[in-house]
Amino acid sequence: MANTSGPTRERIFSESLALLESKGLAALSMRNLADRLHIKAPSLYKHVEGRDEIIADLQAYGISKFAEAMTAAKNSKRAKALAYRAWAIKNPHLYEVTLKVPLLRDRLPEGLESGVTAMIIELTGKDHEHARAVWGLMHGLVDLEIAGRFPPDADLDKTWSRAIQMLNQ
Amino acid sequence: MANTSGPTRERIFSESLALLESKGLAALSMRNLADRLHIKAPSLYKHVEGRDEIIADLQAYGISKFAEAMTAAKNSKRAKALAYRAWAIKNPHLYEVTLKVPLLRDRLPEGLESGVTAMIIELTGKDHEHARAVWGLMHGLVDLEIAGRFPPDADLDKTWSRAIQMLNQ
DNA sequence: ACCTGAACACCGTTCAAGT
DNA sequence: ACCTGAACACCGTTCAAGT
Repeated sequence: MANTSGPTRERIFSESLALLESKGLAALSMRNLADRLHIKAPSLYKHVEGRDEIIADLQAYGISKFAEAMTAAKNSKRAKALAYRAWAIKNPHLYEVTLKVPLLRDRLPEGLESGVTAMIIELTGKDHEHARAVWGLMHGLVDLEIAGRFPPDADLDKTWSRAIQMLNQ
Repeated sequence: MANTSGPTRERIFSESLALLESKGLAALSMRNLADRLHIKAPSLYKHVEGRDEIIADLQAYGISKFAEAMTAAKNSKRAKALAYRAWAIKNPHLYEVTLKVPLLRDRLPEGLESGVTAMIIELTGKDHEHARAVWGLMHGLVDLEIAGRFPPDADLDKTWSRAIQMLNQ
């Protein structure tokens, strides 16, 4: 036996995070993950219900890390907006796992999603509709940037400045 | 032999479109597509270089259909914005294939992407930065709506009205 | 309690072989 | 020119069998 102790739930989580951040979501397969833990894929199912549970863990982690970054940002609309972009660009795989695959609500810690939503609403300082529009703007710009949809010569700093102007409307 | 003529390039395209629109991108496998054409998957490779070529065809089709819908919309910012949302919600799988998987630029008709970008810039009637922010806003709202990210009681019509107000800033 | 090999139903793709 | 079966390297997941 290669392992005497076997992989704990925590080791599974930390290796899946390392795999996600280094190679992306597509590379996060049960077989690749098992390799890193020096076990075979079927053994993972003794610790975890399935791949979804791992994805849900990463979503929960991503959401709380994101919330931390937003809380840490200076308390101005401009600073918060730039923090949103900076976090997403620095953590594209975590951003992807929380926003490009279905959110596994059943497996997420109670109140996590609603807490972040409330935070977004609070920091816009206005009504729900306004907050949702702001979120749409931030998410859309980030998503298009990560997807490489803007032309290479686009000045996205300028684009974000323009977008931030809109937020006060 | 089940087929006397064999599937033409056009039949491959139309069946892949039908498969995409009825069952979504994940169901658009070479084997499922081959089944619809009453051939085996390897036979597809005599007509098509691979799955990417089919995806590229669908992206080109989706982009031009979207451009058509935008052109047809009444010539006001509000009407254009609502047309953007309406098209995306009515064609979620086409929207996904053009915006949630990498754009296969090498395989797209010359000038298609830049043409649509130019159209978006033109209809905002302002500078590139403004146009990009507007696109970000529309795309973000649509993407979050399709992903089911807004709470069920959210009044998205109101959210869009609020968003449209921002556009004039 | 934990790990394993074998298996099942999938994927995209290649290739020698048939007509 | 077109289609095929068999194969390769992948997926997530199940399960009987081993320790």
